[in-house]
Amino acid sequence: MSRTIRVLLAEDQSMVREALAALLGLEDDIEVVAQVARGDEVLDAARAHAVDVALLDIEMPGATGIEAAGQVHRELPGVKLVVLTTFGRPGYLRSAMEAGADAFLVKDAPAAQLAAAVRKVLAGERVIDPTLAAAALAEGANPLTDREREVLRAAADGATNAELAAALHLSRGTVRNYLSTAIQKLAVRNRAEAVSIAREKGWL
Amino acid sequence: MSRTIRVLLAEDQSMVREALAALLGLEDDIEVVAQVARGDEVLDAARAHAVDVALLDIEMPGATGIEAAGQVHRELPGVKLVVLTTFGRPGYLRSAMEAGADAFLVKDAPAAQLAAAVRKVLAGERVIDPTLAAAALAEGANPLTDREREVLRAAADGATNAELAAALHLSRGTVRNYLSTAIQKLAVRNRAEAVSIAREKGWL
DNA sequence: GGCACCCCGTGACATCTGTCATGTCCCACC
DNA sequence: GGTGGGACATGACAGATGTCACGGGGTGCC
Repeated sequence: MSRTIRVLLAEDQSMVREALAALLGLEDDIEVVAQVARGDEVLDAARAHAVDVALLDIEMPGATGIEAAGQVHRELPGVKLVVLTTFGRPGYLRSAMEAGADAFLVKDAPAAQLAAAVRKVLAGERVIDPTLAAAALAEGANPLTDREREVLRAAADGATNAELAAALHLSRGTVRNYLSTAIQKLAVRNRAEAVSIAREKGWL
Repeated sequence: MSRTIRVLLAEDQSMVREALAALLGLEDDIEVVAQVARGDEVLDAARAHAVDVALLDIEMPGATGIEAAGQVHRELPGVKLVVLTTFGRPGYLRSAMEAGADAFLVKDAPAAQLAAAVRKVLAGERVIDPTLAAAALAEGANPLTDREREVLRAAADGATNAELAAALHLSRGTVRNYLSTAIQKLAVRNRAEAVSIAREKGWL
């Protein structure tokens, strides 16, 4: 019998984080040795506590779980990465895997899968919801360029073209062109719909 | 010493729900006797399991936790109601209290407050985050009329005026007028911003 | 070197949005 | 019975938005 698995838990909502810790605490072979509430605290904590597995929520202040996964993957390649998220957005899955994640779980899944995933990634397996994987493959990659994404993201809360132009140091016309191409690529009819679709797919 | 407190847990994300159950299971005087994932299953489950306290998430399929709270409050007035939510939107707090909730907790709060709130509501106390209560009082009630809210909600994912008119059986002009008044009431400059603000305040 | 693709810009044009004035109908309240 | 307010509508108008055609510059690939 080997020693217990040392887990880091990163999730911004205290109640959920501590509840997940309680859940994992019921397992004999798993120990939650560190908890953080921000994406930009993950790397330091992972190093300081010599963790085996990092469990990362995507939606966090400071840095997203995906960004944090990338950092840990580069700096501490021995640490296994489990990305946990509310939304099963195919785009999220894709970027999580590109960032070096070993497992991708949605919070909709039964709780038992959490401990199971921790054990599996440590055994070298990859854990991905098959339905989600199929969806990610079916819809292909994010068609938007960096700039288009940036403009769309900035437009998400209702800024006008002039405000966008000022904020991004572009001309009004360029902003309109980016939004126009984004609208065409997403096959919708206006920026609001484009934001809505991009968000849903995890492309934003 | 009295018998254990019988709790119903309503939350759509299995992993979070089971984790919260694990957390409450650590308390000697609390027993989670029922779990549901949909708002429209709350009332039946509360009746069937003779629960003392119902713990309700707001964002759920079928019916929101607030709607479910209203049903339980009317049908089973003896059941105490704790509303639990991701977003500390003042508008949510207001409508939860109007629906008869005894406690309002945000998932950002420390996990210990959950069990504490369950015990307090059973003792007849009301539990509300003071900061949130102040915010709710400071910003006043939802200024939008039913129709304005309806139109704004329908416009949220980027539908055009013509589509809104068709969907809501109104004329294009009327839709524009509703959106226009909503925009003025929220003191913003376009519909997208209005959606963004209304959502943030829990008015949508 | 040619080619594709992204970045950034302009100007013209049609359409969509948001505002305003104005009106009717119905309901609630005093 | 008057007054207010919400629901619904129209028409006119300015300004914002989306499309299109057209440029230039840069990078990377064959």
